[in-house]
Amino acid sequence: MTLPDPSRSYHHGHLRRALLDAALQLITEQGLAGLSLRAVARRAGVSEAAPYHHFASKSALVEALVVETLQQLADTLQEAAQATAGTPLDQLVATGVAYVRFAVEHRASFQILYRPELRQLSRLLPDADGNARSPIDRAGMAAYQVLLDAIMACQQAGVVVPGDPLPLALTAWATVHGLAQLLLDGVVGAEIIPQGILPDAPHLAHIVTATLAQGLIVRQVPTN
Amino acid sequence: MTLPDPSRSYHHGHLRRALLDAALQLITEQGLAGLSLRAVARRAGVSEAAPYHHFASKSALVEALVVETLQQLADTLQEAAQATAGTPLDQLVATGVAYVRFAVEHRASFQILYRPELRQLSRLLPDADGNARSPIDRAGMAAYQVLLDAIMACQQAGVVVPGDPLPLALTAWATVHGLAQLLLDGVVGAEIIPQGILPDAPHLAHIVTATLAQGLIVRQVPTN
DNA sequence: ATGTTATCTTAACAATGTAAAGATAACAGC
DNA sequence: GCTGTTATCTTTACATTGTTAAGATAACAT
Repeated sequence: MTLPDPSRSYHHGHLRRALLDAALQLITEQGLAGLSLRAVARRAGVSEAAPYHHFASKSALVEALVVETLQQLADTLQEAAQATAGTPLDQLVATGVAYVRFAVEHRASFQILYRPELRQLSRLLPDADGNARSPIDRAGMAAYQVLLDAIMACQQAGVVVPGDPLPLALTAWATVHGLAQLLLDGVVGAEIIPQGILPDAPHLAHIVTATLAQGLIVRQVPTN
Repeated sequence: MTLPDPSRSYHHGHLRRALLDAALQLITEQGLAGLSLRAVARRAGVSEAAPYHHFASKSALVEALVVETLQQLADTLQEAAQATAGTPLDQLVATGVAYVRFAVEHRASFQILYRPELRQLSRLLPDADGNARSPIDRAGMAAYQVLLDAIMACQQAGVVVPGDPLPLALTAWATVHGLAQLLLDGVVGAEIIPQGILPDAPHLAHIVTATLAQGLIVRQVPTN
């Protein structure tokens, strides 16, 4: 956080950081389509070709933002899981709610996370057991691991069905991710939301995660 | 399907249709980022400004594609629900699986459905009870209605928990939509998928919808 | 002080979305 | 059949974009 002299000319001092920040600002203000590398440079008060000394391309800048955001997301999920006093199930729900909250509260950053057309060489080494994946993949796995851990903790506590946790984790992730996408894309309007419920993201996230936990079908009393 | 003379010059005859088709082709081949209105025009064998006599802008062309695709999606879901012999729950599952299948089989069309940055004035009349929404919203509601009907049928058959169906529908939609997005964006790689399961979309969709139906938590035998 | 390197600027290129103006065909009414 | 009107398409042009190449300026090591 120690900034080199900010009012200097020619040598900006911390241009890379400034470009990342300016890019996020622009996405926030004008949406993803309004992100132009030249505008980023202008906002940073620098020539329009200057970014190329810090990022190989516009995609590279976006990728750097994606990695940062994924780390932020993993931290947020981790905090939500740990800071919640309660049963492991409460912590699992808190993790899911935190995912949706993160999406709506960091709208701009979240929107770029899963847009493969904005990246270039993600998943370039196809892993093949010995993992040497892209930074994006690694950061994404860290966030996913938090969810997986929360589910396995529930299983060990006996409150979530036993067995392979991966189908459960995939379902849970898909659910909160889908809700986040629907909210961000403005698809979920008043018509689709339960009566009397505002399109309040955390509230909706609670409803959806609770529904997922309970399941859709009626419980059969086992005839033993 | 009666085409005007296709080899004529100057007056294309069915340029609007040809532009829509060419756009879909381009998205299929080069991804969403590779969609340029000029390339669309070139592929249709027409001058680069010709599209503007059929679409007010690039966004308008994409919006037209979105409406078409949503209608196709609604038809597909409807068919899946009706063509499935079995319990209402089977039909509900089939609807969910069909959603994911549609996404991966119509990759190009599906990808543009929920990208607000590619449209311009969706949700321009905010409904306010008397519904006068955009064509996109109307087409989207039709698809959503299929899911909602399937859930309500299950409720009437007593196999799905009673009460307001909207939370259930929202959860189900979020789940299949999230899975579809994760699959299309290439996020769901081998690591995240249950052991021994190929990233086969319908298979994954079955697993996820079954998990959603059953719920995550263990069933408590009521102590009566 | 000097050479090297990192950083930034200027200038240029091709491609894009879009608008304005003109050309050509189809088609109406006479 | 001829003529005016309209729909369709082309040509031309402009501003903006991503990106590269060449040069300018500062920082820094020796």
